[in-house]
Amino acid sequence: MCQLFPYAEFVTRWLEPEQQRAWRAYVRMQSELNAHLSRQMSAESEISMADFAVLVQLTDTPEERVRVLELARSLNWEKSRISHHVGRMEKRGLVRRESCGSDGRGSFVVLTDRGRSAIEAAAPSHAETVHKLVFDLLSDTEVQALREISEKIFTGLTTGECAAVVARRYADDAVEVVPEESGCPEARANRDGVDVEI
Amino acid sequence: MCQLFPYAEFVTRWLEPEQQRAWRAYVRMQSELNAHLSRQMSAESEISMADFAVLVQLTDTPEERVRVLELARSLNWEKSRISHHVGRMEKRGLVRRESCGSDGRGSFVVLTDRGRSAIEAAAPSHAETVHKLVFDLLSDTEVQALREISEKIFTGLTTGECAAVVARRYADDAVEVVPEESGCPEARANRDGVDVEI
DNA sequence: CGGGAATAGTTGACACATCATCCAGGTTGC
DNA sequence: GCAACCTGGATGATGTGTCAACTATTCCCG
Repeated sequence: MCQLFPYAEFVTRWLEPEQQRAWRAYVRMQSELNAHLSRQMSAESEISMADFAVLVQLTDTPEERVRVLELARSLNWEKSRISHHVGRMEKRGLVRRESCGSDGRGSFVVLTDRGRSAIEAAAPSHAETVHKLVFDLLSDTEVQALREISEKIFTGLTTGECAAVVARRYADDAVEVVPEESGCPEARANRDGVDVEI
Repeated sequence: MCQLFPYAEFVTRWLEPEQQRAWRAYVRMQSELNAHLSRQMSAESEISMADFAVLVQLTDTPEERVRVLELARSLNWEKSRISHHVGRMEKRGLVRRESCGSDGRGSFVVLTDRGRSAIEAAAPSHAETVHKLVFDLLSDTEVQALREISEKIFTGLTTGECAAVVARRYADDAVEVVPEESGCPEARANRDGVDVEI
């Protein structure tokens, strides 16, 4: 928005050749890597990547129980996605819901024994796969570069005008989020893995 | 496989702290970036990222028609995914199927006028978004690093034992793919964009 | 206290991806 | 020339993600 040069909105900025090569390489890599990780996870365990992500959040917590909205926020999923997914996981016995005493609306998602053994079974080979597909191929410098690039892009996504779009995902209806510059990135608690080191 | 030290398969290689930070940053960035790009595409045009990918392949071709399996290969999609997706796109008038004279089994996917105008309408703002979310934030060095890292990982995915898993996706049933070292990465034709520069 | 607004979560409809299966049209070998 | 096989593609069932309502509770403010 707020363009100094009004035509700027109408002149298309195509990608430079070097950018285009980088972009195509990234897009392709990322889609294949995702596919591979999902496939490996499904093949070598009874859970999917999505299940894994949920279970990691649960094992990250001492009490092994997390509020639904807390899950949604830390995974950056829509709350309805969580709800559906937890429903399916519950059917398979990986988690269980418990009502929240202090807040009648809320509910907890609780790790079951089956859930714990499922993630403990899945995590090692997943970690090994990440090593084989990523870190075995990259130098320390490249690992650092990957992190810096990822952080820059991610920060851009959660700042300024982009943040408004992200915020929509947790609201029930389109709350007019004023793009206030004083975004609060510190709200993202940095939780460290306890049991499962991924 | 072929481990020098037999225990290596059973000792879990967890991620080093530095690797873990990089990995979490990457995973998060990539998922948010995908979400953002899809969201922007749906919001500012009548097509999705998947539609866009298909249409790009069609506009990349002089005759604006591509065989279904060719589409599947260049997008790295399953053939049934293409089939379903083309069916939906056909319903919306973005593409049309045509039978292939030379091979009675085959069929072409053909770009319609509606499809062409849809992608022409979507591409500029998509390119602008990619600029804003990615390239405006990265230095030339970082862009180059992103490409090199992506290429390394992607190459790893299409080589050796991983290639077998990929190959499965195009076969009707699990053809026993011998992990021959003489993989043929040159089979991936490098098609350049003509009309749509993404 | 009472009523509107915000919050936590669920639900249903739909779009999409995957898998297994099927089928029609080619290809090969004899 | 025909039987076995292979290939290109379609189809249906199922699991998953998104969006738009909807319900139930809590918060806030008079």
